[in-house]
Amino acid sequence: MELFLPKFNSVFSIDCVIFGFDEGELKILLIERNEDPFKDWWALPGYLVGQDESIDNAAERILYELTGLRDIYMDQFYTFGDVGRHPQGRVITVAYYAMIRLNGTKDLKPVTNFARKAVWIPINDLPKLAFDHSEIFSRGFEKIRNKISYQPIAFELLPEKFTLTQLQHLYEVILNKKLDKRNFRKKMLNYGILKELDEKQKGVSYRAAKLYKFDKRKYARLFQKELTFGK
Amino acid sequence: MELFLPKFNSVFSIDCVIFGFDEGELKILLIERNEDPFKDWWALPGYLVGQDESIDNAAERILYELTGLRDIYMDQFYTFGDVGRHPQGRVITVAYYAMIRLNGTKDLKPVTNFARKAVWIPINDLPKLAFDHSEIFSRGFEKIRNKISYQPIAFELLPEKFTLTQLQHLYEVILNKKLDKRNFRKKMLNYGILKELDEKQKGVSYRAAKLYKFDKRKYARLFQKELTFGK
DNA sequence: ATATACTGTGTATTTATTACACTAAGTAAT
DNA sequence: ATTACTTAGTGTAATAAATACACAGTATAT
Repeated sequence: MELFLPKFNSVFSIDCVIFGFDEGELKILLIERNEDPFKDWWALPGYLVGQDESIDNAAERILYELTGLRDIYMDQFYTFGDVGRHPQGRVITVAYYAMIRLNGTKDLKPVTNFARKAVWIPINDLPKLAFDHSEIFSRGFEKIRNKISYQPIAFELLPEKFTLTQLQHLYEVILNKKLDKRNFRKKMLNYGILKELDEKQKGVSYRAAKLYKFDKRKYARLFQKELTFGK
Repeated sequence: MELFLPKFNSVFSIDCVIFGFDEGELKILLIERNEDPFKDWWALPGYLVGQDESIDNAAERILYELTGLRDIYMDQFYTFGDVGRHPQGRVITVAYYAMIRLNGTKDLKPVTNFARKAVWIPINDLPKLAFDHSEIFSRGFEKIRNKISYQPIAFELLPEKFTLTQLQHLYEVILNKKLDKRNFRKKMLNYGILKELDEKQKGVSYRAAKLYKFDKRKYARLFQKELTFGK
């Protein structure tokens, strides 16, 4: 019965909002486009999806090709489908986000020449972006701002070992407000998902703080049974 | 610069998971398809999006055409894009959900004949569905289950006037667990978004319960400043 | 009058949230 | 070695929210 139906073709894209935290600033990954439309513009890493790849795979591939970043787990957060969003016609885009630690990932090398380069840009200093990418970014930022309020996902942005003060600063940057030091520490330690290390911060010109690690197992256990209503 | 670029064409669809609450049961809207592929199958109300409509508008139009329901506010919740999900080729689908009260909406009349009929089916009694619609439903259900845990959205499902017991039953059905009567009432009344009416339930063979109304304004005020981390 | 079925209510306990300020420890400069 | 500087690290009291738990009251039906 399916044999006589016409085959459909689709053109749609993926765009990625990749957050990183560096030098006390929240940043996202941008590329400089090397092709029309919007040649020479800054844009989110994004491209058309192939006919034979799932959107999740496409997201991984595209991020890799445009930035050189591999094995980044991304979550879909919204699909943008306004009629006029793409100058070449009807192209909807599925937006993904990820939060990653960028210790070794400062040297970004696109592997296609569709992107001239890929760069971390502070979110408070974003240029005008191609297409509706500014709106996509805003929504993505909103997404992590909401999510961090009920799930301690901020660890993904930090180096493996971090101090509580660094963690707090990250929260403050994402939530855009000051937090109380004692209450913040109490709350975080109460989650029971931090491992205190026997190490201290190095290279600071003042008393070094203790380093902590994030305990993935306990985190997983905790946030399975989360989001409950209680009895 | 854009003049010389080829025009793209897209084929993609919208699917709607519309929740209703009736006779103590949570239900969703299904249609019986009258066209290939999956002719004669049960499916979520869904169809292809036109070239010249935004996806939000398409969602409204499609729901209307397939069920006769108008002016239903829906939210996008996920986009499904597995390669093999549509037998005619690559068709991704943007899924929307809504929670509605179905007092006057029991008589559903599709206005195209793509849908033979539209029917409310209890979610515990769903037939096999076309395409990947079972998965889409599951995700949609998960979505409202999560959402209700931090936002009292259940009112949208109830008649305008309802008793606290009815509200509690609805929560219990969505969350799939028993709640404590006194604690539930305390919590709901504490939100301050319920208006106690001077009316009582009618037609019951026992003491009638007070009726309540949902106060939209207070709700809006309350859930603007929600989702905060505190100081 | 009686049985039935659901309504409506309070309190004590535990847990989480908030507000708030000083001393201790290490580094750098002299 | 003293001093100045900068951040680390800590506790408590007050308030608010979540939980556990049981029974008398009221409308209806017979």
